[in-house]
Amino acid sequence: MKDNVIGSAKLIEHFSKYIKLESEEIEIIHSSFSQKSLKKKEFLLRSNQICRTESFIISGCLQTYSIDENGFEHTLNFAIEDWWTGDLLSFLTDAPSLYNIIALENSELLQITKPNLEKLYLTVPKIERYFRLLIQNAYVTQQERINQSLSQTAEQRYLAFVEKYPAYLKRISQKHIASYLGITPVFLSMLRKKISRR
Amino acid sequence: MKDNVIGSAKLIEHFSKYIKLESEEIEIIHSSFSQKSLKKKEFLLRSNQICRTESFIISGCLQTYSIDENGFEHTLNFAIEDWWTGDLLSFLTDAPSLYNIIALENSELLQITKPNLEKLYLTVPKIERYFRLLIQNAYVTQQERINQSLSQTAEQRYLAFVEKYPAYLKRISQKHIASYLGITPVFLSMLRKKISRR
DNA sequence: CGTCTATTTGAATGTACTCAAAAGCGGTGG
DNA sequence: CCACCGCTTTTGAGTACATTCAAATAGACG
Repeated sequence: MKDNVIGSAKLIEHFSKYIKLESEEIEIIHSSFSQKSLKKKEFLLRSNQICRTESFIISGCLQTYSIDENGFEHTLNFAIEDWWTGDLLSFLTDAPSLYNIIALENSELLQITKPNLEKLYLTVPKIERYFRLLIQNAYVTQQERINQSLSQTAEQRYLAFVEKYPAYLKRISQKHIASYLGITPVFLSMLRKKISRR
Repeated sequence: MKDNVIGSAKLIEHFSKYIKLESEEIEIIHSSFSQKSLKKKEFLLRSNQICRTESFIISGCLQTYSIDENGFEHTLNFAIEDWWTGDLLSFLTDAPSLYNIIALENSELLQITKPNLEKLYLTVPKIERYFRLLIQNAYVTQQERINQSLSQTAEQRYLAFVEKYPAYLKRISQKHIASYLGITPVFLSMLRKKISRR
């Protein structure tokens, strides 16, 4: 299908930013993934389910969040096109997930199961390098976020978010951004008012 | 030297938890690292320096922390024997580090430079897998921490810390633990009092 | 349009912080 | 080995940042 071809192209393009692939390898990769569509508000994963796939996002936007004992939502991350989503812990250990993953927009994904990924590591060992580099970057980004949550006020964190993810501002509601920053939507609204008065 | 042999053995043992190594490969790994000793309160890295090595800890305990604009310290992580330390972002990009790494105890390290690590990826490709698995675990741990900082109170986070890292409690001062949890030492003291009254 | 959800605004509240001082503990030198 | 000094921890009182609750307004979607 047209979408599939386009989608796979994006995926291969992404791999190619990190490693050089032969056309044979591209074929193998191609055949390791399957495509999935999600409409806005559909769930990719619900808590207590086991995350059976990692998903590359061709288009759309997804949110990973947890729900605390009082029923409040907390956003672990947003993911948009050319990035990955999934619960890595659950995926790796087959443990029930603590998280929900929901589509904030209609989304197109390319998914790979653990057996297929393990096969892929064996048949195309370069993939090992791709994922190492990918997760290194993700690790560094997370560390930066931890540092900010330890050392900055809510206002500074919001301004840093605006700076770092201007694209998200247009696509994601304040309520969700607040839950990413670790504050209430009410308080974010107050901060924005305060900031705009300057 | 005796220490070097013992230390290398620990390192190889650690690799072997993730990958199978031939004696030839062990030799190559061995020759890629150099040993370093730090006395308590010595710095492995200071902010604005470039982190030139990643360090495997044979013995001891180190703390990675940042200093905010008001001069307060914030702990990104503690690292003890059989784990790694270093500033990955600075190491990968040659950017000046935002962080300080200090020995909280006398420590013995095995260090590898970026050129040596890159050589090692080529000569012993399995190492790629080792570091992928290692950083996957680190990523998952960090994600858990982010989730806790978003969804739990300081008291819950402290109790979770006690639960998860009982060994650290005996080795690390409350002041440092507070800076890891994102609270002041004064407030941690109050929490402990409150908890002990139950 | 009408309904539902998100955002804004205001007032009261609580969690965690600051400042200050005392008590405890650990390392060092005489 | 003890005494002292400096740093950590405790305790208390006042404060500030962020929350909760409530209600009004704005915006999105069928």
